[in-house]
Amino acid sequence: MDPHLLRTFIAVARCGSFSEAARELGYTQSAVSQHIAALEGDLGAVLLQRRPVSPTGVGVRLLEHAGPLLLRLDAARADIARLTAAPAARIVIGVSPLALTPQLTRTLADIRRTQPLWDVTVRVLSREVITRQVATAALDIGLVDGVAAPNDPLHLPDVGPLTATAVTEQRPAVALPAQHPLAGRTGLRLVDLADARWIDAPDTAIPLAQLRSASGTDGFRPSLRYEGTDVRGLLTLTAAGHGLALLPQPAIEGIPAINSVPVSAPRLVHRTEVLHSNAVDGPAAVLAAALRRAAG
Amino acid sequence: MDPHLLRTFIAVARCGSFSEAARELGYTQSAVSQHIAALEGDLGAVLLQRRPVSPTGVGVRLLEHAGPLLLRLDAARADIARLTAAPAARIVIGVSPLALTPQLTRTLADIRRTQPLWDVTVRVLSREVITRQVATAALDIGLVDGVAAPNDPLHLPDVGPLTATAVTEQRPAVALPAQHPLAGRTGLRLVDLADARWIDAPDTAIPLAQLRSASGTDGFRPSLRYEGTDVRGLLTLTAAGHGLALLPQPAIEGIPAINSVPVSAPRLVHRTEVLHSNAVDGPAAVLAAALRRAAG
DNA sequence: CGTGATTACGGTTGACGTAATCATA
DNA sequence: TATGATTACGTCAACCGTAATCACG
Repeated sequence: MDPHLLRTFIAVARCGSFSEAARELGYTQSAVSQHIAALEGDLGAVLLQRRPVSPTGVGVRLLEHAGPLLLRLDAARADIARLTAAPAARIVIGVSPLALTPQLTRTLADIRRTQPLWDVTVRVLSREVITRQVATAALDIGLVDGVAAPNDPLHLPDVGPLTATAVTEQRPAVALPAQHPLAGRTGLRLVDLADARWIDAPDTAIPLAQLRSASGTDGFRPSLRYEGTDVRGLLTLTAAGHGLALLPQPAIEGIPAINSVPVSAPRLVHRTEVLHSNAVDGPAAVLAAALRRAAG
Repeated sequence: MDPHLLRTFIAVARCGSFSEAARELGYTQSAVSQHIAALEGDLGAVLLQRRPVSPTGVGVRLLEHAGPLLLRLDAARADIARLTAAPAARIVIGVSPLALTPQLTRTLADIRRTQPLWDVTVRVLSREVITRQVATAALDIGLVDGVAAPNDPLHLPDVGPLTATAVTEQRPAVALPAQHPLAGRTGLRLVDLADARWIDAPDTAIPLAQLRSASGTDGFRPSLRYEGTDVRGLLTLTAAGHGLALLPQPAIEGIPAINSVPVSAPRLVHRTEVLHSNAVDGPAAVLAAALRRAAG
């Protein structure tokens, strides 16, 4: 179970071809074949069907392990490199769409005034990508949002020892078209909306899977899938009646043709957390500390 | 960053000696020295101080990554082996002390009546050990307890794709000596007890760290640390006034000289979850399914 | 000095590439 | 028959052990 073999296995499974994977990895076709043979011999099971190439049952299971495993390995290497390398004055911040709040922009303005030499980039990405890239040092800082019970941390994939601290808490609310029968309410219970039409916008709004686990039901089935990270576009779809979405209340208010109704039960908060490595020095750490401080 | 090198590094750090680690791993002193040199060369940093041997700052950081990494690697290998191997009629169940409820014993009795040939072992262990051993197939099934918000899953360390399902929910309550000033209350807010004397019994009662995160305070400082997995002994200490402990209410009731007062805020549940591999066949899967079914 | 880490060196093993072979659409 | 996976084999590097060396207590 050498990591190299796992890497090859993943590539072959993804490409559906030994030769394609070989090209991608800079190996020969033969080497890839030997890698797979070694893995299969080691584990005592056939991992891939050939012609056409597709993972077997055991192979699928191994894939579930292999990805996170290699991610952690990369994260470890990146974390050590970060400790060793000299801190650069270049900071890349990954932000999930709903984490980009006025409060954050203010803190950012403060930093840029006091530290005009720092080269700061803000990059809007999905939650998963942010977590992965913070772990592997492709990002210096991540700002990730989600819903959770009031005193519970967000449920982020575990990719190693990262620091996560809450910086913003907002009320979660349902975005409804203004003419929706429930649009006039002052509060809504989540379970009452389990059978409504929902838009699944996992990279923009709260993923429906989170609503299912928070409400303890298996409703919230998507009527439309929305890919991308643009909040405005999502709300436009909602206004047109394509389906509801859960967002922090401030993100919904003041949008024409959209009403926001807070979720009254279960008790939930929409929270933004700073995510960064445990490194103690460098601009990234300073900025992360400032974000935490601004949160009080 | 070959896993073998990481394994050696961990052993050396733990033993505080190259030669001792070599003996433990079945290598020569020289091979261990070469392993460490290779790791240090690869990562471009000194990981260990020599004479006496102890990890450097970078080394400590690497250790934080290396343990979970190797655990996941072992878990992956064990999971595949479990898929491949023929299911045995031997089941070992790991149970954390507070997960061993009357309901569980009833389900277990049903199973043993319908399947008298199965060789079932119940082993009481700490939560961490159970999770690790279920992942690495040293246990077939784990039953782990903890507190969480009503619709939130327990926060278990991420060691790979395991199935976790709730089987029991109980009210969490504070165990108080009968003569304690608050012993007559019908409900208590957790924050009001943040400054009380608490016993930290992480393997028996709810770990104080969980109370801190659930209450959002940094109180709940231990006045006494209790190691082991015996509930009765812990309650004896509480009765004698050594400190409080949080347990599921049924576990406290009927104990002499101890009152149980439910936690009224924040809203929490004490939940037991079955933990097992995603394997679909074999006695372990059948038993896990029965446990889930009994939970309704 | 002695214990214990490092370095030098050699044998063996394993990894990858080239090229021939095999199998399937 | 052509594309693409497997097998055979040679080369080279990596790994580990033996043994000599070095360094700290």
